[in-house]
Amino acid sequence: MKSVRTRFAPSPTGFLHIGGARTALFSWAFARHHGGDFILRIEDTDVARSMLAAVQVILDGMAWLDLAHDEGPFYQMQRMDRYKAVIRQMLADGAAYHCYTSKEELEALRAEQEARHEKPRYDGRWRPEAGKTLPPIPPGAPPVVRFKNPRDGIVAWDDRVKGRIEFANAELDDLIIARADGTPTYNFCVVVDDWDMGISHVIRGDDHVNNTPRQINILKALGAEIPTYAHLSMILGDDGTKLSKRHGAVSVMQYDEDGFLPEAVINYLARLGWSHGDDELFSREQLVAWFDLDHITASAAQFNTEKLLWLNQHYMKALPPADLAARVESRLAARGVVTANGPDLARAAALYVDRCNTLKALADALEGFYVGSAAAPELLAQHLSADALPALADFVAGLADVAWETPAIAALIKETLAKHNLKMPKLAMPLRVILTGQAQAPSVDALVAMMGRERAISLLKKHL
RNA sequence: GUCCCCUUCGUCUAGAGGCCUAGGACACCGCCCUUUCACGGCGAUAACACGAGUUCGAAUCUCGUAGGGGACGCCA
Repeated sequence: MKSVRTRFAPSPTGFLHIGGARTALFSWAFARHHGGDFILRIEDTDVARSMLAAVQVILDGMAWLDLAHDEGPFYQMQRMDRYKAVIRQMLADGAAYHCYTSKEELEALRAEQEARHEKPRYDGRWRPEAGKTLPPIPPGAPPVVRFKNPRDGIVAWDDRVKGRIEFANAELDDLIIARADGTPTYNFCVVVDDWDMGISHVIRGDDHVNNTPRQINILKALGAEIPTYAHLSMILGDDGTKLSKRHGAVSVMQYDEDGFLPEAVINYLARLGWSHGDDELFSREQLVAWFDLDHITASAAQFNTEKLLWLNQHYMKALPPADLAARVESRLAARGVVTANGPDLARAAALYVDRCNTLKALADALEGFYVGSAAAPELLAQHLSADALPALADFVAGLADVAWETPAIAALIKETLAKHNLKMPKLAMPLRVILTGQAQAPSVDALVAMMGRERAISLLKKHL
């Protein structure tokens, strides 16, 4: 059996957006599943819009998601000679021809067709045909090269996602494969590349469905093998509309910024449009083991940040404490927060991970412990009543020589409460407010334990 | 306008003629746990776009209708 070779072929005109990331993920997972190769190709033939920096951004995004390619990145601009050679050959073979129609003429043609409610397309005025007289060649105007698309019959393929798709050749016009300046165009480069690189499965966005029949026809003209196609439906924003800048996190790196774990994003993206029965949580290894093209949804999927958030917290909770701490630490460090002189970060993070669904939120929650923020006076006034003060004083005194572990501290709290005949909230709430500055916090025993003996005692003494 | 594609709970989806009085997950709601807030546990509400047809039987097959999306570039 032919080896599986997939490719991800972004154009460097911006960042790696979430849809592109999923396309890359599916291509990657499919190749890995079959022990094949995953190739990265940069489609930069549009010199005006391509940016060198964008290539790095795409590479960064893929690195963050840990989607490693086996070959490439190949740059189309560096393959010009090859494309031009193929074009020369096609011209010689009569598979392509020169067209001198100007842009203005094409525009006029389009306008006419639209007025007639027809699909705008080139009318083949320069297409050589037996017994046909071509117009006189206008002077000084370099021609474009057009592919001589078959006039009759149909082009069809069995799309692995959408099933059999057929196009009548009559619907297709003779597309330009080389611009007037001689540079080849996208649809042509793709064909030559997929052919040269031995791509077995083309997995891409379904905005390319309409390009596929054209590409197949060129492939056929070249005598190349037709790869298997799988067209992925698009991803819609949270609000059901097309993904755009106003959705905020369109770049995958924005998710990093916002405190999402790459493993959560991978899991989420994998599940968006692909399924393995009822499984919701799976590792990268399981994804590779299970991934196939038979369980990809044909319909568009709406992005759901809530579910991503849930997954993210799941993966945060699953992280070893030291690992979680390391990730939060770099985030705090970026804010200029030093954690060396505060509570043990791994312990604090473990205590707070249950109430934070992003690293960013966790950093926000923990920051106060290291910058020494004081409790709001109104919260103190609300929770620290005069009748609790003696109990608090007693508790602080007891803290001096209690065994420093959560159960012992819990016992001390109960003892103090009993001695002063108070209910838990009487003591727990002021402790929370004093130690964290907030009324909502983890269990006070764990919280006190986390703070450390000296720090806890000194903080509490300030309020006696 | 033309061509192509899509249509199961609010959202992501399971489902490939009988296993479906349609399953799971997120969200929402309720209850429990509890020392606040979370976490966790349990439970509830909630969907096959519509209409024909094929069949003993259709969410699953066919056709049509409606709605949505995509493509129609010397962009990719």
